[in-house]
Amino acid sequence: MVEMTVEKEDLGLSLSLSFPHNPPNPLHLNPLSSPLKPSWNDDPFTSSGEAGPFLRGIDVNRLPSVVDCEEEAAVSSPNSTVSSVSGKRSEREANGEENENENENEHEHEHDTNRACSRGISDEEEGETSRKKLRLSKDQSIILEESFKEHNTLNPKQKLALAKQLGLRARQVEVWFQNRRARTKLKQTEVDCEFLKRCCENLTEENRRLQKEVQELRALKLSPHMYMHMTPPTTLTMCPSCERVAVPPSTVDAATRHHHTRPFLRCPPSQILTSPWGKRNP
DNA sequence: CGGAAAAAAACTATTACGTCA
DNA sequence: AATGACGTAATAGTTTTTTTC
Repeated sequence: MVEMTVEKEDLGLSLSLSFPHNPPNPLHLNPLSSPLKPSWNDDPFTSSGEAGPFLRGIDVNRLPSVVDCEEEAAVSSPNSTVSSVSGKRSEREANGEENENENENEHEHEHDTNRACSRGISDEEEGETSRKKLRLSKDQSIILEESFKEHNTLNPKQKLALAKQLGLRARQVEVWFQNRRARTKLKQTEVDCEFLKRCCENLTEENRRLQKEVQELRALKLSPHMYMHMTPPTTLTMCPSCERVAVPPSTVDAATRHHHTRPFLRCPPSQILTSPWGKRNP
């Protein structure tokens, strides 16, 4: 049995701060977290016919007979023995979209047999409560990735179409998309953390620099003789009322000015420009 | 319409399997 | 051959969104 795995990079999991494809959303760090659902009116799976350009020799883990029965029992819990007994999901999947489960019991034995065969295990060894994991083939992963790139969620129709195309159960496609969204979100969180860390470091450094500058200015203030003969700092001046360092008005946006001239110093502009959040609502 | 309840969908945490070094 | 790390399919429970009345 040939097992193929896809490298992480191939799965498009590399994220960046610049978000070239996703303009910053004021409310959501991650486009995936948007409550707005994608509109999938055009169905790439149903319209493009049975087998897409990638579909060839799809599932190395399954026997062809499984694919046939998928068309009838397209959707079900992979482990119906367990999930049909407990769990809200099973309850809701017993109705509506995935009500093909009526056929599940008829095919369950076949599924288990095929899964077991794929691992070289007999039916006797296949415990009732054990869950046997299917490794998706490279082609399946590629097609799923392509689909995910287009839309990171699937409506039931598309789910079924994709499942049929891949020779998988709709539930498996659904799970794959769920896990894929989770991976993307995790990756994005890591990127966000890295950004915040860098921002914090920059602020710390700037704070240290400014503290030092304040000390120097105070020292100058204490020696008026020196002070009188010094040219003022080229970029910074001390506010006489609050004794804070101020920036000349010409370099500061009016909205961000202190009550005199000093801006509220935050991350350097370069950092702000590369922020994954862009402008955020209060 | 507006709101409550139910259903559906999506998310999260966790487990367990397969693979590889 | 045994084992631990890692990636990920799968499960269960929770939260959010949509639909229905």
